[in-house]
Amino acid sequence: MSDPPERSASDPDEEIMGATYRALREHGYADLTIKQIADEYGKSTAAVHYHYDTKEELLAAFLDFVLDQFVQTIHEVETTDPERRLELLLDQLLLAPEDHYDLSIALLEMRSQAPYEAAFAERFRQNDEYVRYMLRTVIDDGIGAGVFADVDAEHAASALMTIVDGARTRTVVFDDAAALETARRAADEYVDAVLAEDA
Amino acid sequence: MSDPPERSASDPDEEIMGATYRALREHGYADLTIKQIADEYGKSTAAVHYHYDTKEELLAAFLDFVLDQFVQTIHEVETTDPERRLELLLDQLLLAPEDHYDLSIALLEMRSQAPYEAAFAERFRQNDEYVRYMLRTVIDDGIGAGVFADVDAEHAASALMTIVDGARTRTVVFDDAAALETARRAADEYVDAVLAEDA
DNA sequence: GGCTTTTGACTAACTAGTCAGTAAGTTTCC
DNA sequence: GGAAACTTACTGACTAGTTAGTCAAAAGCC
Repeated sequence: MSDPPERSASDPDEEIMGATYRALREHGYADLTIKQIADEYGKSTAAVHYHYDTKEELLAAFLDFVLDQFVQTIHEVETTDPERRLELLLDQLLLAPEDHYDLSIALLEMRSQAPYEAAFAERFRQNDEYVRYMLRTVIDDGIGAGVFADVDAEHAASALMTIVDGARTRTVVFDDAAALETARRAADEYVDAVLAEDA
Repeated sequence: MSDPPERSASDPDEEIMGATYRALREHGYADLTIKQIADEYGKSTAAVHYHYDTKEELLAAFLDFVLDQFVQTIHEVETTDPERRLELLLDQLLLAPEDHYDLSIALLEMRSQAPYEAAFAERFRQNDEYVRYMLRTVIDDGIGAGVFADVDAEHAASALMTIVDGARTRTVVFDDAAALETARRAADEYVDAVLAEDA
C-alpha cells in the first residue's frame, strides 16, 4: 500500500549493498564481518542490523543485487544472428569476469557455501537456469536456421556452462586470468566442432 | 635425518588425518574446528595441537594426505592405448568423485580459500599440474600414434581440466551428481570432435 | 629415570545480535 | 500554525557464545 514510489540516490539499503560489495572485495567472504560492512557504510554495526536482521539475510539480498546486475549485462546482448549471438554471450560469460576479479573470489566462496546456505543455493540455481535457458534458446535458433547441427540443445548449453564454471573456478584457485581465455578457446572449439553444421 | 623408518597402523599423525577427513565430511571446511577433529580423534584439542601446532599446518598436511591418495588412484590407470587411456583417466576425474560427495564440498571450500592460503594454493596448483601433465602426455602419445589430430596437447589438456573443474563446482553448488555425467559426455564430445583424427 | 603423549583449565580475541535511548523527520488532528 | 503521535535511522554499550592456541601438570611407556 504505502510502498515508497521512488528511492533516492542515498537509499540506505542500496548504500549497504555497495558497502557489502566493497567489504567483500577487500576481505573476501570467509572473513567478512558485519563490522567491516558497517565501516564501509560509515555507520555502526547496529545500523546495519537495523536494515538487515541477520547476516544471512543481508548476504542473500546482496546476491540478488549482484546477480541481477549480471543478468542485466548479458541481457544487453541484442544480436539475433545465432552464431554471433552465441559468441557474444560466451564473451560476456568468460571475458567480463576479468574486471571483477576480487568479486569472483568472493562469489566462489559463496558458491562453495551453497550446500549449507539454502538461500545461496536457490539464487545460484535460478541464475544458472536463466543463463542456460539463454544458451539453449540461441542454440535452438541456430538449429532452426540451419547453422548448427541437430544437437541436444539442453545438453550443449549445460556443456558450455560447465566450461564457464570451470573457467571461473580455475581463475580463482590458480590466480590465473588466462584460464578464462583457455576456456574461451575451448568453448569455441566445442561450438565449431560439435555444434556447427558442417564440422 | 631421523625419519621414522616405518609407521604403525596406529600412527597418531595418520589417525589425525582420518579424524580430519571424517570431521570435514560431517561439518564442512568453513565450520571446521579443532574441537571437531579432536572429537573424531577421541582425544582433547590440546592433543591435536601437540601434533600440529596450528590449524593451517594441520590442514595443509591433510591436503597432502588426500591429494596424494587422489594421485594414487589415477596412477592406477595402466592402459597404454592412448584413446582407451584418455577415456579411463576422464572416468577417474569425472565419475569417481561421486563416491566422495561430502569431501567434494569441503574440497571446493578449500579451493575457494586458495587466494588467502598460500599453502592451499600451492598444493592445488601442483596437483593440477600433475593431472594436466598426465593428460598432455596421453594426448601427445595419441598424436604420435596417429589416432589424434595434430592439436595443441597443452591446450587440449587444459580444456579437459576446465570441464573437470566445472563439473566438480557444479556438482557441489547445484547438489547435482548429474553434472558429472553431463561433463563426461561433453568431454567425450570434445575428444571425438576436436581431438580424433577423422572427426 | 626420562621421554612422549595427553589432559584440563585457561586466555585472549573475536563476532553476531540485542537493547535502551536519541534525534530528526513526517503525519495527524485541532 | 502548532502540538502530539508516530516512524525512520541510528548510536554506544552490552551479552553470550565461540574458537585457536597455551601451559603446567599428570599419565603412560621404554
